Amino acid sequence: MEVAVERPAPVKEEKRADAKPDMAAIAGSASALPIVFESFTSAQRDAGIKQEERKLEAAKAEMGEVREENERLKTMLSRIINQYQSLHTHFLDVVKVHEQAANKAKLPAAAAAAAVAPATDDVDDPDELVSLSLGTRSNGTVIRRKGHERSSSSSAGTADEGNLSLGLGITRSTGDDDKASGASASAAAPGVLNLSSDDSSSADDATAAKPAAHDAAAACPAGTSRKSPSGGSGEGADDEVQQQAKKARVSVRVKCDTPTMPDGCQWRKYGQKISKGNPCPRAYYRCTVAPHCPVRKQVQRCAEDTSILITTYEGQHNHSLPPAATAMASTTSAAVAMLTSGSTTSSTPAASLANHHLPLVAAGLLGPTTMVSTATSCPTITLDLTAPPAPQSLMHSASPYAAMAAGYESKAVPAAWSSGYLAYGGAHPSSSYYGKTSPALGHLFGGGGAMGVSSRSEQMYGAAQSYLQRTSSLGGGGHGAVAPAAVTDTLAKAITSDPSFQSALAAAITSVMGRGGAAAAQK
DNA sequence: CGATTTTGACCTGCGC
DNA sequence: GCGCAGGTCAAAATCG
Repeated sequence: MEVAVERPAPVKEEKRADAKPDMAAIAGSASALPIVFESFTSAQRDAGIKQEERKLEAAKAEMGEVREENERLKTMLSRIINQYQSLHTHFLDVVKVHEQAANKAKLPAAAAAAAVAPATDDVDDPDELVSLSLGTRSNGTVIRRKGHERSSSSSAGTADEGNLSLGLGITRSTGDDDKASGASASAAAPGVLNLSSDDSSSADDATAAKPAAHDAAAACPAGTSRKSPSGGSGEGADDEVQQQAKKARVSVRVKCDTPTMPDGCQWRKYGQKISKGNPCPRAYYRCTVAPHCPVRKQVQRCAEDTSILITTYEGQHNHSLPPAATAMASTTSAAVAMLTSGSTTSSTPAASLANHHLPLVAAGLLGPTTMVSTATSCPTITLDLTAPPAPQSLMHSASPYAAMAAGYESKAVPAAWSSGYLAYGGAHPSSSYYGKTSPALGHLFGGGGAMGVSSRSEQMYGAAQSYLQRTSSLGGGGHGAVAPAAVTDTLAKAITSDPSFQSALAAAITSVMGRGGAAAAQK
């Protein structure tokens, strides 16, 4: 806009400046030259002034637009803050109710646990909660057993709080809440959408834990577990934790033309394989941000639609992530939080279904194709970001999704976009355990619990900001993806001007809180 | 020259 | 026990 106004001016001036000698020659007289020249410069000055005035007007108009935009954003922010405050109040009420319910249930449960305690013969407490935390490596989103701190866990004891970590961290811990709620049926990460996928969900904790550990050791031969096949239980829980950390996966389906989805991390390809049933080879990548980072990802194009890229993340980063990577971390974190919360609190697949998806789908935060599958031994959540969610969703014609469809879909915008919403949407009602806030909820309500649920509402708005940050950072980022600043601007406007952003956010929060309250009341 | 990718070989788990 | 499939290793090739 400015360029269009500004550029013609110097060109004109140059032409006139070039014309000066010719005019002087035509004048023929040395005495006439100053007069002609003077009159010409006067005209030139007038033209210059006009140009300046035009520029000034344009600048003013632009400033006005920016000011309007700013006001709109301010208004929106204040509205969001207001809504957040009211919802936060509601949340605290729900938490109180839940605490009361939990306290009531804790007394008999604790007594029962004390009676059973001597029978716990495994390395790990069979009553331990297997909790997945992706993206929140060090912020303590999982309750740890009192007096049984597993400090050597890679996810524990690190100082860089608040760092988002792309990876799946499985931390085993014992939660009284789970005992109280009968965690038996929940340990096996029951299938959710595909209800028939899980036959083992009915297994109790003690029986489910051991096969899970076995699978973890079996299915993750790479890295340390492979090179140090001590086999014995010397390393004990830590190895188990590491191995199980690799079990849970997050699969992201994105329309993407680039070979890999630019997610902000640095990856090194270490293998490629043709898998059965898909002519497209599957590529294996390893995180190279840190020397010994265990995080891996698999990238494969969809057999049905080669424009769809399926990226599966596995493992837990042992380092802090660049800002550009945190969005994906949030996405996967939220997804795993959904998986996690379902595995720890839902007693039936139906309950899982309801708990997991209804709030999200109702809010339009998740498309109908987002699903959790434990058909294999690895609990995997698939985020299908290739199709717009429900009609009542956030993705309206002016939404970033539309922008993606308009040609920027290959810039990994879907994942980034989802990071904001899913980071919220992944907040599971059942994770309303006070102090065991789900990582996803934590991202919005206080960075995974490190800041507590009383954190500021900016983080809610930060969901959108992280998205923007993501898109902008991608612009200059690796993988050769270039996201023009105009895209960021467009998307920013689309987000901030989209009234459904607020409504969906509010609806989701209300839904999540409401369900959390209901769940608490049931207990 | 170091980092990254390619690619065939190898390892492991699982089903039969 | 055997074969298959998925996953990883590591040497060679390629790239910047």
